[in-house]
Amino acid sequence: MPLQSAPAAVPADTRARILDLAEGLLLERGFNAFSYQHIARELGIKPAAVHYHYSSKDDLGTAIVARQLRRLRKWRDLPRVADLPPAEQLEALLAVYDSHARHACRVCLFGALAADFRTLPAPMQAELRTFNRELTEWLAQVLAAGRATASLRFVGSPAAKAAQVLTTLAGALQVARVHDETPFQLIVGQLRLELLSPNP
Amino acid sequence: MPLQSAPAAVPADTRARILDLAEGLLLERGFNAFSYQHIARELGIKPAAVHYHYSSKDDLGTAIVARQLRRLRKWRDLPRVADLPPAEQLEALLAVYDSHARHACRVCLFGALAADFRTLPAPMQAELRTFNRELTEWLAQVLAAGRATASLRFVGSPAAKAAQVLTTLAGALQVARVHDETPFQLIVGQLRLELLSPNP
DNA sequence: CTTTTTACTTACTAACTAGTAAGTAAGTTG
DNA sequence: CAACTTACTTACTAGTTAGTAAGTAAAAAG
Repeated sequence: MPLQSAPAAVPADTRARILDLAEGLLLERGFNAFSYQHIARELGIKPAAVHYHYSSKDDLGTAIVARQLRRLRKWRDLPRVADLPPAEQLEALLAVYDSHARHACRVCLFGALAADFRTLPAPMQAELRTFNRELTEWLAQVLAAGRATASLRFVGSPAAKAAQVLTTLAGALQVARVHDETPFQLIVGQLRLELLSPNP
Repeated sequence: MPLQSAPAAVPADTRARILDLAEGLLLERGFNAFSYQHIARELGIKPAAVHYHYSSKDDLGTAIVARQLRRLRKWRDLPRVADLPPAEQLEALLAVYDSHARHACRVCLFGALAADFRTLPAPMQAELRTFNRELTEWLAQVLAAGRATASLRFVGSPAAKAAQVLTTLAGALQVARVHDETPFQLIVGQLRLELLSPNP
């Protein structure tokens, strides 16, 4: 590191720190509301250094979504998630959204990008579609298994219910941002009431 | 109109045309993805002329939300809506969202602004909160009345169910944008199935 | 010990951003 | 007919945007 001795904190991998920071800015402010300057200033480097790691904002945005997709696949296949009974798999999913709500009222990736979707670079659009499709397919399978074992209750097809639940969760995080955390808890409470209630 | 004779089409009120166009851009691209130049170019005027009508983008944005709030109140109080039985009031609401989905996959006002919410001017934030609050209160009352007359079915409090349904509808329009109209219809179909199904 | 690679900085461009000030043509009002 | 108002245009500022090209210090590789 030129012209500067290492401070107390670890400098970490700049490339990773850029990605983390950009992801945070994306989830807290939206894709068209942050710039290379924001990232550079926060990291104490120059905007050109950000271009060195991610040559364009399109690249950076695509990297964010691609990493989230990798994380989703990893999480889904984790033994401590994959081996759970369906009702607890659903609870694990709700816990992820809950942690977003508690962490600075971050919205989910989908909710952050949907409104600006048409202004996004094509590769980013493609990754986001895959992300949403895989998550929906996973939940549909969880819901189907849960209904088969009578631990989850719903009418209609698992695919439609999965799409509905995920859409509700994405929207609930947006409501939390506009108001506060309480409507989010209200909505998630309603979802639990409907899906997890004991047999009538 | 200097230097130009009126063309075949009506020039209309420029101020209203700016508001319409800005609203369209907002719902199709997001607040941080359109500029005075976009509006000016489309209307065949100069950006400064847009500033003449709406002195700042904050003003323009606030005017869009304020108008939507006025429209909501007007729609809600319309005899052909207010005098309907609850189940048909719900259908009328669904029809509004459906028309958004069919009209260039526009998202709703809430869905367009939630992600970028923190970057919005304070008056716009306030108007959007009011908009969402009034819509939720209206739906909660519709749901309560519908359950009382056994034409709508749901568990839990009307307030929680109203928040959940509106959140789902906002999210469903976003999914329509990212994929296509079919998941929107799937989700709305699921909502109808749950709320309007005949007594078991 | 020299060469190459890594991770930047400095300095720059071209385009776009919101916003302002001054001017002007046409229509309205007294 | 004169003064004023409306609805603009032209010309501008100051700041920000993504992105590039050239240079450089330090570390790694041969």
